[in-house]
Amino acid sequence: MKALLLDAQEFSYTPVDKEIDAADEAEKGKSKEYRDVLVAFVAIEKGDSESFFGDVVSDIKEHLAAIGDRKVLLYPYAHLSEDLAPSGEAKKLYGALFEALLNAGLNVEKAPFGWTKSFEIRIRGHPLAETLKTYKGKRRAAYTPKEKFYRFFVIDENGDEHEVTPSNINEVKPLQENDALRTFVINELIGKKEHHEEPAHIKYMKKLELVDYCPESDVGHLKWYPNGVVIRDLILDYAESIALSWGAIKMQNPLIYRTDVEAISMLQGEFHERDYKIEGENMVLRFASDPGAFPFVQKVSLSYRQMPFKVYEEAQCFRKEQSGEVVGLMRVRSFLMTDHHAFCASEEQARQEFRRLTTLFKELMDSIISPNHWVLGFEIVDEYYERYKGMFKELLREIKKPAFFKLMNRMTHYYAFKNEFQAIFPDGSNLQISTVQWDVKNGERFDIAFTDENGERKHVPFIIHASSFGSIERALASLLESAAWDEKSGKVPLLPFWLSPEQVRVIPVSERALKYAESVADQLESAGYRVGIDDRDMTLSKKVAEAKSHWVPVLAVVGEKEAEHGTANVVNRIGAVIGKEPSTEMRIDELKSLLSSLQGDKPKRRMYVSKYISRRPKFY
RNA sequence: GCCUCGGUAGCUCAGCUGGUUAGAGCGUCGCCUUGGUAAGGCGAAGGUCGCGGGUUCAAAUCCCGCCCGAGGCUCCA
Repeated sequence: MKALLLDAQEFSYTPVDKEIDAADEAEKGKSKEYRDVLVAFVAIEKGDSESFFGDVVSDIKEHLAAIGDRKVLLYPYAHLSEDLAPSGEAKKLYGALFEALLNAGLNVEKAPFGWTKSFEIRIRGHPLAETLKTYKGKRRAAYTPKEKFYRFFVIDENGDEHEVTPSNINEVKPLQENDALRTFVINELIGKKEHHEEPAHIKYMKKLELVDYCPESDVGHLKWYPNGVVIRDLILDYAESIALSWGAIKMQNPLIYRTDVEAISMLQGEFHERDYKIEGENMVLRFASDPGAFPFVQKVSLSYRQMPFKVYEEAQCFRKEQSGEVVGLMRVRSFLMTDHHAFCASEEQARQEFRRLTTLFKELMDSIISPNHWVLGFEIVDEYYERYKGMFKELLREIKKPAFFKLMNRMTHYYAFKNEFQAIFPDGSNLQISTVQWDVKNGERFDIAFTDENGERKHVPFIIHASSFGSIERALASLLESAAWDEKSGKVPLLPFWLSPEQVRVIPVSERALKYAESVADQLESAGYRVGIDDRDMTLSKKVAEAKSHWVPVLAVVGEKEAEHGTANVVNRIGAVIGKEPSTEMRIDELKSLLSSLQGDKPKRRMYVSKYISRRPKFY
């Protein structure tokens, strides 16, 4: 919204003609005259809402305090903006703004909306006499957890509830026993403790040549080096196999959406400020997976036999976060989500999918994303807590973990409840990764329906939304922070073996051993592993040092001895204490079976850079 | 978006109370070294000191604006 505030000695206007059918009441040709009035010319713009009316009221009050008390005349003036709201919406907000000023005790009148009017004005000549104010749609009113949520408790793995308040955190037993959970609860209820260093993953993402900032793009858009891309692709391979085994179809929807489509503007809700708009078009970049998924499924002919209907998508999302919020891989403006939806025909189906996804994601956190350093939190509308607490307790018994619950008394979003798997970082911060959400609204809102046993068309009563790896960016942040945890406890920091951009580095003792090194590398490479050969003219210890500093998990040193015996001197660094990384002489087939046991059933991909270290450029 | 701190070679940083030709380590390139598990030796190249403006005889250094980053705040459907 734009507001041009003019301190007028004299002002008069005359309604000439109605411009729109829904115009305000006014008498054609009847002039109104004012003396000593603050005329507020306002233009309601696209995306405006009542959210900032409080600011408008206080600004006008402040202004009146500065220039002297006056009557205020609200005057609709579309010419202040090139990005106007539709007239219906604008008229509604114009009226609401008038009410807001009236309720604030101001002496205010309004000129009719929707009329062509002539006016005359004589403005005072002081510095404050002419002021232009711009207001942008704020996000949701700021809730602190205390306002949005009114009750907090932990449910332990036995199903017992423990009430938590900001003052009793240290006395709650499950919180005494679980550092990660206590950290999370403190962050939620009291606020994050100050840390002055940058998160470990920012240092690592550059050092390992995975990802970096890209000053040529907008803030929060990252460039990915080959080593980062291979990790991303491997995570996506694995996320896809999880989703397909779960029973989803895989789909792909566009990145750009029309805001004049009702379904899209409904999903945009109050969050216009975080949208990436396309200049001059009624278009936004995709801000979540739903704008693609809901219209997609809405048009699918579904029978009860196909329910629950599950979809999976790698959804690139764009959110224009405040510039000061963007940090490392934790908060970015463009990210790739691994997004699941289950459209359920019955409550029973929804319960089953909620449980299944939650246990699945628990395994993911435990085995890959953040082993030993994660917690589970729930946000619930209270009526749903009463109804589903049995399910929650059973679930916690099953995964053998306590969880932190926050209760609210009204539904602020589309979900009745959701859980979130939060990784805890060594610096004491937490980051949401996986989530499962229970949506009771959108089946009806978006007319997503199936045909039941009786041939009747029914809205999908429950939609389960879920994301396995959250965003790839956050998953990578968590993987790197997991390594930081290991490093902190004196262990070698590494990525999981299957995600290491280079899984094995073959290091010839001297150039004479290069031929043999190549044959070893070939054997491992043909078994599907990512293998590097350090063919550079450097001392052995320097080559070893460099491989270690680049987090290569397995080193195979070969010289004349090994060539003779058909072996390699293997350093398996996984789980080793820093400085004590034992080496073992083994045959190549033994090495292969070691690698196979480390790899497990995880996806394989070839290396995205040359296997010869001498052929690889430094990326910076 | 706000507050604080920062931006100097490809990278990490020193220099910054204005004053010769802007330094170091790493990396790169060349030469020597042909080595047995965390960094062998010598040499060379490499810089619009983030960008723009201002003050001054003189600006990496002081002032203003902007851009980028970090921490904090606000925020995080």
